[in-house]
Amino acid sequence: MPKRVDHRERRKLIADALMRVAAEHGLEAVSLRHVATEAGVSSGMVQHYFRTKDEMMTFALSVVHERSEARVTRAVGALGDAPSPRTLLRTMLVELLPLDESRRADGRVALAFLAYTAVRPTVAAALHQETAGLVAFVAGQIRLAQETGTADRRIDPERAAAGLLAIMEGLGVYVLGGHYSPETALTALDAQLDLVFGPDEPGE
Amino acid sequence: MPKRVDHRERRKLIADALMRVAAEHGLEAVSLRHVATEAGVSSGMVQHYFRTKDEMMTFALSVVHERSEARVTRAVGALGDAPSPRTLLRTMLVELLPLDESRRADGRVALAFLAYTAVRPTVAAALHQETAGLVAFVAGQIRLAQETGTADRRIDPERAAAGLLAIMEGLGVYVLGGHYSPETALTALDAQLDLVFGPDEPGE
DNA sequence: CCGGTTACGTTGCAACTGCAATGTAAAAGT
DNA sequence: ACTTTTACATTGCAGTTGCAACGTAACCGG
Repeated sequence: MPKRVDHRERRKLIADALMRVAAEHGLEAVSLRHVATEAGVSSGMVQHYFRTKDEMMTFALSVVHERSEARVTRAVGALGDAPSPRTLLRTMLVELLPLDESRRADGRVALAFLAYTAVRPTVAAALHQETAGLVAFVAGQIRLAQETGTADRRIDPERAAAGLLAIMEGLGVYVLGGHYSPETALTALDAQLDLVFGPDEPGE
Repeated sequence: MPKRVDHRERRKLIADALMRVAAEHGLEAVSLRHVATEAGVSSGMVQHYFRTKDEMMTFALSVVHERSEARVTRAVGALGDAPSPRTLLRTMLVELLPLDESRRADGRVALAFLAYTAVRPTVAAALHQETAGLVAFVAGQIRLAQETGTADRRIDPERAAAGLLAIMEGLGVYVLGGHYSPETALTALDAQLDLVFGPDEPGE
């Protein structure tokens, strides 16, 4: 075994550069050479770690999701032991909104990939499970809140969960596009939580 | 004045071709030549009607919006004289959802443009007004429903409107990505309308 | 010390890109 | 009839693209 290098680390280095390029100029500006120079390496090296551009894109897409997942688990973990379902969901959804510059950058990349995968159905397949898992989790939290009497029992948890995630996504898109201000998005999100859980409970 | 041609018509012809290309292969596949062959014309003609690619893109973007606007006004117009705010809003939002193939194609293009404009803030400026107008309209309908007692008065119309539009956008994105089925999106939308207007009233 | 494997860097190429330039045909004004 | 303006089509060009090919240097088991 000659010249041992951490393969995953290099790939992440390159993927990070890709995301920087994509966040600033859009996915269509992502080329092997452009990413390479942004990463400060030769384009040959990029080719060494990704045999094709599509392989690189797919990997970068997975990194985007790992990142936001890590963000969410960290924020939720900081909540303490047994947060209320509403607090937990709010924390989670807020963390997925592009409210500061770092999350805006990630969001731009995610949005670009969204459009990208919409045309390449094979790449999108992996995401379906993820979304389905998210919906199930949110629905579970809503159901939990219903059982403990902190949410309206007439609401169907699955539909409310699908709606909550959709509203988060839509708010994110509008914030990225500059149509909504971060404040508008936050109040809209809280209004939605009010609708599901009833008003009153402290937000954060 | 020699050889009179309907300028706008030609431009729309080209823009239609652009949208077909974008819907099938994504915006990054849109090039002068590609659009030209799709439209069945020479690339020189495309250049004649759009001096720059960006001009072509901007025009296509405006066509996308005109199209969906026309779709909405047609559907709403078919409702008859004085539809209830809920029926009106539902009709409008449903029309903006990518539920059939033709709307899916439009939606893919719109999504691509969303990512496109997120990196080119100058192009997005025009859209802000449009969204703001939409929010105001929806809020007005909600307020109207509140006054006639067909909607919960404790709800803030502006926030509910922002939420309603965001959920529509999010549902659209998820349906396009294949994460939600059209049925899921529809029931989620109706659930949301239930939350705002209260249950019971006939859906359509 | 040596063959082999890995990790790159460099070069090259065919295809494509946006766009400018040039050419041509036709219709309208004079 | 002649000029001008419009409506295209063709060609060309410099730059960029993804990718293959080749070269080389380092490292390691033998």
